[in-house]
Amino acid sequence: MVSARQLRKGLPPQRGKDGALRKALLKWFAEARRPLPWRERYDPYQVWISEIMLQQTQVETVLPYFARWMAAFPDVAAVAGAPQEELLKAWEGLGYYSRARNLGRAARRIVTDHGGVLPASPEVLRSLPGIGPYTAGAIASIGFNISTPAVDGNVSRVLGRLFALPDPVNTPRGQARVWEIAARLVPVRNARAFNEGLMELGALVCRARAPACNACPLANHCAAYARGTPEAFPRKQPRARRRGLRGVLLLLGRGKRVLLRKRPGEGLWGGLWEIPWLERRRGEGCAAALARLLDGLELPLCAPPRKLGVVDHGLTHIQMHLDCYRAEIKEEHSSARASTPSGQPLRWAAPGTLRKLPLARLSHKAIALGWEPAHQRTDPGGGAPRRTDPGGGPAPRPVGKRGKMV
DNA sequence: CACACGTGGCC
DNA sequence: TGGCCAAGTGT
Repeated sequence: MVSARQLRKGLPPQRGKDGALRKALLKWFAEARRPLPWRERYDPYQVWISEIMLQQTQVETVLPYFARWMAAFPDVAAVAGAPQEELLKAWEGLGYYSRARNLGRAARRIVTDHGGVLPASPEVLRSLPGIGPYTAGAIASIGFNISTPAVDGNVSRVLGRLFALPDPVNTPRGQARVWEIAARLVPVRNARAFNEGLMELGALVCRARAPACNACPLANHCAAYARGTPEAFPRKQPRARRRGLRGVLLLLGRGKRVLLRKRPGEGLWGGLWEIPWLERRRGEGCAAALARLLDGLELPLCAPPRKLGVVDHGLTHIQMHLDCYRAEIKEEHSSARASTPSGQPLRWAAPGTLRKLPLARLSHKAIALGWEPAHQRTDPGGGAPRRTDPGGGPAPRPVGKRGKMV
């Protein structure tokens, strides 16, 4: 983390054009500022949680999660004392679950190393898990009004346009340019309003698509606008195409319960529970993959699995396509086995339990496809799949709204 | 440094 | 409708 002062060293003093730009932005923000919950008191703890939730996530999505989080974990100590599974449950559906795991780790470090109080220094903040250059700058400036830059996607876009930056902003070189400018611009006394204003402008006016240049307080400062091609900026390098993944998923029922498998603590959906699934190997058919999946679970079936349908699930880097099956095992075969041979915990979850455990969206989609016991299904032959998800519990959004269910 | 890491909305 | 976007971090 480089301080604003260090970045500013050797650069011209802040006045002239930069001063006019600052003034125009602050004036606009004072009027256009949305009344968001974490802006009511600028409590550093609330700012921290909001900033983590807002990483790669839009404000509208965050709002309900933020409210529930504050009700469940009102302060740092509450986060530090909560089991990881509770943190993940509160995070369920937000994605990028390492954020929730890191919140727990960081909270415990704040308690042990910082007396339970969030540090104000960007450098110290930066050393906490889950807090990178942006979030450190954001908490220091928004939470404590310390004069330090905070460059997120909005700021990159706004500054990329204002200065018609030639380097792609999603490259290290382009990012360095944006940080330099942000450090030069951030005012000594109004860092909070300035940084928030830059982001607010990016969110409301200087949008990625269809920027509202006619309503922009900085239009007469904007190089991209002057060129008449605001949407040509910021320059960006195309991102890698995501790979496809084909696999099979098995809803294994035993009476009213369904089999869940716990994911490893790191990586994709780390620490969450899921309906067991498997990526197919090259040339491997669904039946063979299913057999391999069952092999790993070591459970005897009553009857061969029935096809339920298909779940498509897109991630940033993977497009998943899973053929979903359902099978039952004998009620008396309680199978005390608590983990797969590879060591992943297993459990038979009744609907009430399912509601309390953190599950990835993918598993909720699969459950929606065929949770009910076969004899209760209206069309066992395979008509329109059911979309009910009795185990979904307080999942904030209904599952499968847009997902292809068949 | 390039890539892993979720999810929902938009056209 | 596939691709892109949204208040990034860790490795």
